[in-house]
Amino acid sequence: MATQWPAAEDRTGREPLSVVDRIKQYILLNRLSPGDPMPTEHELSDQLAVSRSRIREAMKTLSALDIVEVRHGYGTFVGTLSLTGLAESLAFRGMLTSHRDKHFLADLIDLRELLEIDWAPLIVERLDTEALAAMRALATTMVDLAAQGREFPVEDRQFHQLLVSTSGNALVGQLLDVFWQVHSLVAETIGPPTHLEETAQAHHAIIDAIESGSAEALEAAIRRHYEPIRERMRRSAGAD
Amino acid sequence: MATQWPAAEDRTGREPLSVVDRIKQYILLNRLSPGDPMPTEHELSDQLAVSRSRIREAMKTLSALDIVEVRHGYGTFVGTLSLTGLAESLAFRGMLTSHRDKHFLADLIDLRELLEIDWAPLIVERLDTEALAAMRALATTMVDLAAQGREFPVEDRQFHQLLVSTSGNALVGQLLDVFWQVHSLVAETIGPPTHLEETAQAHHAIIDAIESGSAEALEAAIRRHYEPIRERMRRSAGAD
DNA sequence: TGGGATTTGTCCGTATGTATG
DNA sequence: GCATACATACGGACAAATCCC
Repeated sequence: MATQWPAAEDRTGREPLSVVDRIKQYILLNRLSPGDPMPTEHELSDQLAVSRSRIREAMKTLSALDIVEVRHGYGTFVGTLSLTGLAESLAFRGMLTSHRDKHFLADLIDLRELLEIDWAPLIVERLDTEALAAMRALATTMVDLAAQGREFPVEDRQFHQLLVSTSGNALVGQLLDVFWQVHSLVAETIGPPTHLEETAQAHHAIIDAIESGSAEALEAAIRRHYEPIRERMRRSAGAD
Repeated sequence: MATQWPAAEDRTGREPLSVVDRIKQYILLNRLSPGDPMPTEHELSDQLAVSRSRIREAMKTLSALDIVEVRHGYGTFVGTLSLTGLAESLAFRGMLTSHRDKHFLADLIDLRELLEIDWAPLIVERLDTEALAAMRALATTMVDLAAQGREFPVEDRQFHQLLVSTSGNALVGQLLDVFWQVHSLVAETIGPPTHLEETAQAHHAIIDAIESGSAEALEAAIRRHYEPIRERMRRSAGAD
């Protein structure tokens, strides 16, 4: 199929499309998929009849949203449409507002807990033994690290990814991962972590609950998991 | 307080910060709030010792995430940290993938339903009569418009905003609004709406349920509200 | 291993459009 | 209407990174 180029005016009588929109149109018109190569900046500049500076600025906008991915000296490609932009935006909001109020972090924790609890019935029903074994190993590592007074961000993140992986809803998995990242970044700014051992143990309890086959037990275990985290937040709020 | 400028090297030995990060640092260091004016591009160019082109490209990245807001011929300001970037990114993903699979839209609907149901107990408990009256008026308008065969996007969006407004969780409200926008945009691409009257009536049923004071009734009403929407999706999937 | 070709990154100078007062 | 300040846009030049032969 020949390359399709969007016109500056989508329909006569309407205002001309922005460069960003025309590049998005280009991707849609040519049915490109994540990873597919985009034209060079020079070619886009020619085809859309705008300077390379404008193309570059449009690309910056698009890469911030992970609609395209730019590789220095190599080329530009259709992005993976991940939610990295959301993570950056939320993390910045958290850092900017965490001085004034703690609402943001509290809302974030509530949302994480709520979404995980939503999937509790499905998780116990499907009971993915492979994932469960991996989660058990991660929990053990976390307890070990906690005993040494060390943190365990990598293990914690992976644990929660696995927990929701059985949901079948890719979107909620990605969102929860973003929330995890934002939480992790913002929490750093309010001081060192507390309740390390308690939090690590809470992950074992979550697996126990899943194996028990009771959705209610899992819900309770998830709630208990988030309690020390809320407690830490309350303390830092009081310390201000 | 004198203006604080972030150094290119945060700590000796580490790699230098990107221009985007240095501008974010500038905002954090000077404790700026949404709406506060940013330095001009020329001044940023001087202070950060990089060309105006780089400043502009960085600004494009930051404005895509609504970290700054640029007003042509006037100035640049700290942005409102809204989730417009997420909406754009998700909407594009939906349009790009809706040809191949319907998972995305289905996941999105599930997520909207789930989050609204999560707040059902709180909504019936607090029972904001003002919001309820406004919602009732909106529902009536929706039914009128549906009877004329017309759509009612504005009313629908506002209705759902009001529904979750009593949750007290600002984040979930903003997220749901983004999901509404994305849903609306992506749904357009799969054809004209169906079940107009049924959907309009479903909103009346939601208010009835809230007034009944039963969280279970509200949950059921919300589920019924999303049923015709899922049905429309299934039909379009079958039509491919 | 190396070197040339391609592509993105950075910078500069200048001109134009737009909002404020 | 005018002057000023600011963002928008363009074109050209060179640097840096990557790939491929």
